[in-house]
This record gives sequence, C-alpha cells and structure tokens, in this order.
Amino acid sequence: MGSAQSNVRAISSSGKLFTIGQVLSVLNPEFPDLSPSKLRFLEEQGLIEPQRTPAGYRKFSEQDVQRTRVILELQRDQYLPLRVIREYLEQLDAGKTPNLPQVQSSVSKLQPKNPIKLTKVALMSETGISAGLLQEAQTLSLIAKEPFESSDLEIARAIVHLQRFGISPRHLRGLKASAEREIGIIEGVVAPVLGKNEPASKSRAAHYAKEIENQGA
Amino acid sequence: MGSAQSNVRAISSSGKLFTIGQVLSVLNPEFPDLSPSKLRFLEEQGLIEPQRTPAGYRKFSEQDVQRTRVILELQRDQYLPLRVIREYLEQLDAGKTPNLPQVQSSVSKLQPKNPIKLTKVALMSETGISAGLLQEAQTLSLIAKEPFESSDLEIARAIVHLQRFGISPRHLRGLKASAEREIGIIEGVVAPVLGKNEPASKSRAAHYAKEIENQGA
DNA sequence: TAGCGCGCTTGACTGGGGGTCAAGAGGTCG
DNA sequence: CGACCTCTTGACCCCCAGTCAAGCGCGCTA
Repeated sequence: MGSAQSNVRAISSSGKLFTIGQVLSVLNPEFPDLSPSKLRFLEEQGLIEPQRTPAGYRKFSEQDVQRTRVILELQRDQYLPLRVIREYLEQLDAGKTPNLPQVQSSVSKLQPKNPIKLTKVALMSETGISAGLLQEAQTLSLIAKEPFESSDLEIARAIVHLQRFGISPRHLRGLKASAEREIGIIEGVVAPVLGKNEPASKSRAAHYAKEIENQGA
Repeated sequence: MGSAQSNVRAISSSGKLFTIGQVLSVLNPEFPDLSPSKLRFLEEQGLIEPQRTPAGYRKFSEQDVQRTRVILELQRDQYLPLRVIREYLEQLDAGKTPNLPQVQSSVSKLQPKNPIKLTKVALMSETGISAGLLQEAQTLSLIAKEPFESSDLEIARAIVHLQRFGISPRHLRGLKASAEREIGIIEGVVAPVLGKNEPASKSRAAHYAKEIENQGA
C-alpha cells in the first residue's frame, strides 16, 4: 500500500485520450448496445463533456470513460432516467454527496403487518443465509437466537451481502466491539436530547446493520 | 367486525372493499396524479388484480390498496419501470425474496475530475462552519490544513450537521480512532479484491464522513 | 321508474424518453 | 492518395405510460 502514488496519479490524470471509437471498443464488452450516436447523445444531454480537438473531434479522458461507465450502469442496473443521473452527477461535481434514490419505501409494509417473529427456516429462506454462516453469526452474538425478529433479518441480509466480498462474521466481531463503544459515546451525547423512551439495543444493532449494508454496496 | 360475513364470501381479513373511486380518494393525497384510467392500466399490465362484482365492477381490498401504494412509490421514488415492478411483485407473490435493484454500482470510483482546492473562506462559506469549529476540527486532525479538498468539504458539512445535535468535534475524536482501526480491518479483507490502484486515504475519510452525515439525517 | 353519477370496455391517440439513420462534409493515418 | 473515422443536422422511430371519447350498463335515491 501507498507506494507508486505519483505514478498512479500521472497515469490517470495525464492519461491518453480516446477517440469515440476507442471508447466504444473499451466499453462495448460491458455495454453491447453502446453506439457512437449514444455517446453523442449523452453529451448532448449534458451527461458527459469530452474535450475536443481543434478539428472538433471528441477526446475522452480516462475519467470521461469512467464517468460514462457509471452512467451506463446506473441506467442499466437502477433503471434511472438520464435526467436523474444528470442531476446526480451535477451534485457530485459540485462537491456535494447526494444520495441516489434508495428510499426503501413501504415495501416492507406489504406483508408483515405485525412485529415479525421468524423461524430459522424463514430467516434462511428470506435472506439466503446458510446454516453455517448463521451459526457462526450467532456464536459471535451478531444474531440472536430463535425466534428472530426484523433486526436479525437485516443483520443476516448484511452478512450475506458482505460475504460476497469475502467478509465473514469473524471479521465483523471487532467492528461490533468498537461499534458498541461508539454507541456508548453517542448515547452519552444524545441521551439528554432524546426523551426517556429508550429504544432497545436491538434497534441500534439493526441500525448498524443497515449502515454496514449500505457500505458494502 | 364479522357479522354479515357468511354471504360476503369467506375471503380473508378485513371485509372492506373499495370501488375504484374510493381507492382514488384514499390514494390521491399521496399520489395526486393517480386516475381511474391509471388504475385500470395497472390492472391491464398485470400489476394488480382487484376482484370483480358480478356486474364487472372492480373491488379493491385493503391489500390491493396497499399493493397499489407500493407500486406507485416504487415508480415515483425509484423510477422503476412497471415491467420491473411487476416482476418484483411476482417474485414476492411466489414467496421468494427478490432484490430490487439497489446495486450501488461503481459510482464510488468516480472522482471529481479536477481535485478541487478550497481556501478557508471558501470552505466556511460553503459549509457554514464557524472559524472556531474549524479550528477545533483541525486540532483534532479531523480536517486537514489549507488548501482544503473535497473530502474536507464533506467532513466540514458533517460536522456542522452534527453540531445541531450537540455533537462536537471532541466527541468525534474517539470515533475517528476506532474508525481507523476498522479501516485497517476492512482493508485487510478488501485489498486482495481490489486492483492495485489504491485510492488515497482521503477518500476513505470522505466515505466515513458520508456515513456519519447520513446517520444524522 | 326516472334520473344521475359512477363504472365498464374498446380503440384511437399522445407526449416524453431514448435513441437511430442518412446525407454530406471534413479529418487522419498508413 | 485512398480507406476509414468522425463531425453535424434534421428527420424519423419505437416503446412506455398513460389519456380521451364514445357508447353502454349499474345502482342508488327521491
């Protein structure tokens, strides 16, 4: 870590510039229906702004290509309309940290209308967590015992999610410990502000699970 | 409840059924441009399936209304096309737990095209942070020295934000320490997965700032 | 039992989003 | 120099998500 710093910077910022056709051949594997006209269209819509040669040819920097990739991913995977992507990127360019639509909406209200209690089987099928993983998480007190409730559900989902990146429960144990210390700090600060209806520690755990989940993504 | 049940048909839950117009007046506050034709359209597209009276009038159950609400929220807040919503609901109906698109994509790899540099005055006017607060944050190494860059901008914003809850930089010092320990852990795990183009530690700090900021909101 | 408003269907139409296409003109490179 | 890009512009296209109008049937209530 942390050596060839200047190198990297030089590469990425000096960078060669790509013609529209080169960009195409770079991105076409991931986005087969990218076309020259689409790239021009994206510029026309204010999503990208490649430089121009004196003769008017577009020249895409490395960042332009990366930005284009992001645009296409948002469009393909999140179904975001270009207008929304444009606004998002504009925010980002302005140094803000906007949140794209990830409002979880009231989908959750769709079925469970009561404080849910889940069996092991239900938890497993809901989240796709494996028996072994669940076991491990329970051993480390990341997840409670049956019957599970919604916070366990969220935690389990987060665990499954992180699994994809090779992060397993044992990696999280340390995090949990420090999270708990932090909760102490935060509670100290927040307690006077809140009324006296203390939320159970469960909801805090769920909250952290959510944070971690967002982080993983 | 449960009086004239027998002739109403033993369909589950609350017996109340709504006509299309009633559904409209229920949902119109939240969705002003819901219309009869839109409800019919949603049925036509296979998203909802209200019962019918013998004469062919649509009758919406409580669940139908809730389902409709969810559909409209997904459409409005997540910009999902109806086709995708339909598939999602079908999965859900089939007892599966599909994941709606929330793949965060590689947005994070997007760096501001020109690493912005800010003066103290600029930072203060951008974020509204006071001189004293900034001083304190710098003393605690939460924010770097001039010239500031975009991560400092985000951190400053977060600090101002948290200030409203009575959380001041000195409260954050401990958090920063444990965050740094956690970064170590995470890096250990993640390093093999990532390529070798290490983002500077700045971007990590920015990331945490974002987390904290979201938390406050 | 008439009247009035709500609801039904069908088929034509529309507006916006997201591009494509073709023509004609001008670069670029081996 | 010739083959191949790339440029712009204006017309065109398809799909999605509905709207609209016409013509008819229900159902309440006075």
